[in-house]
Amino acid sequence: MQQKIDPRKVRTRQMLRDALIALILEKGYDAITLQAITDKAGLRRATFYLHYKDKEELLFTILKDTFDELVSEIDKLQVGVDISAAQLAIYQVIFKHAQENADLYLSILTGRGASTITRYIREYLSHSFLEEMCFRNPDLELTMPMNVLANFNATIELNMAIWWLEQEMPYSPEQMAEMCTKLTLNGLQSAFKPITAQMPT
Amino acid sequence: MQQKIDPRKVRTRQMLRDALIALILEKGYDAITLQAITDKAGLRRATFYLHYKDKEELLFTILKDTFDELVSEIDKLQVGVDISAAQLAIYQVIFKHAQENADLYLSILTGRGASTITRYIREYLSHSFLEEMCFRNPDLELTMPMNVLANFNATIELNMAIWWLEQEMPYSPEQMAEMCTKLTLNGLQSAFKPITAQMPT
DNA sequence: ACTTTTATTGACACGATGTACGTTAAATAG
DNA sequence: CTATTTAACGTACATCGTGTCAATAAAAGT
Repeated sequence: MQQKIDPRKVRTRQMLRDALIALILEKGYDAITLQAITDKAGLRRATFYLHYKDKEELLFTILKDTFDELVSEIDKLQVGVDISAAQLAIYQVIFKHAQENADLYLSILTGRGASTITRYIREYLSHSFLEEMCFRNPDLELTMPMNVLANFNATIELNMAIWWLEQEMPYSPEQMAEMCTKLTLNGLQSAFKPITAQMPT
Repeated sequence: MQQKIDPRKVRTRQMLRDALIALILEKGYDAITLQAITDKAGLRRATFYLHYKDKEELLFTILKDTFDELVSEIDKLQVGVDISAAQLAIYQVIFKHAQENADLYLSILTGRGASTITRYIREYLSHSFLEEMCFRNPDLELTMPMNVLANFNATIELNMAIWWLEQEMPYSPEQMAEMCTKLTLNGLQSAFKPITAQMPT
């Protein structure tokens, strides 16, 4: 006997998936209860536990499949060795996909829970950056919006720090500061106008 | 009459703050209930609601004060106009502070809730990057660990997208892809060894 | 038709939330 | 010192979501 999966299992899981997606669009991820999911799917709440631990585990199976599909799409693009062109293609796939599923991702990526905390901190860092920028370099010319730069800067500061902590701090604060400075500054400089001859009065 | 605050109010709030911090270190942010906080503080649960809406609001007041202090520390450093030196100083303050409060930030930044979702996605993107990197450029020389680069790339991809969605997509996917490519690539290239003459066999 | 797997049903105990209200204690004004 | 205001206490109540269980029913595979 080959490991043929019971079609009822597949059907039930698909119903749970559909129910979760529908509810996310209806009322937002955080507000969803298991009761609501199983009601929507026309199943009992106890049934849910036969397949998933909680609504998060259900969501992860959906995300994994979605991302696997996106990756294979990107692989099919078969850009050459041009890194810049490849990166551009990847971003285009990412942002187009995000736009197409905007409601869904808004709900699961920006809801309550701990992400509210990370968002709060990121906005704080971004605001700090803007203030500092407007204070020190009020008439600097840029090739892209300053709020993009502020968020770019805040995102790296916050998330590199989170990652570093998760890895149990394998590098010293100095090493991290150096690496992040290099990575961040070479990126940020691309936002300044090439070179302007600076003349004092 | 000046707006003097009742000392009991100040004392109660301080007790709640201390209790929350202590509990975060003890059992992790997500596992904390209001009952646990007020028990620790030696107060009634109903009292909590006289001051804060929920434990998140309480945490935010603590974070705001902490960050305000950090910012004023950074302001006091008073580095010159050298952007690179200033950025280095800021990162040093950030990572040192994160290290000193590692337990606390690990708890509030990496717990369950929606942040589990963002972490999952970030790890997915990071893993994808590593696979792609090891597959296409197996013998590339780097000036810093590849996992740092992978996380840097994943962080920007994910968080720029989240921010973009939060702002109600003020730019097209193409614009975002362009800006992110510029910002990301100029940063990533700083991790490669200057220039190596490439000779085909 | 028979067997095995899976879903259904209803119920239960548990824990956390938010609120309400009368009482007690503490701080401040006069 | 006394009166008044304000905070915190003590307790209770209704609500909701969770996780689990055991007995029953249904449906697919052979």
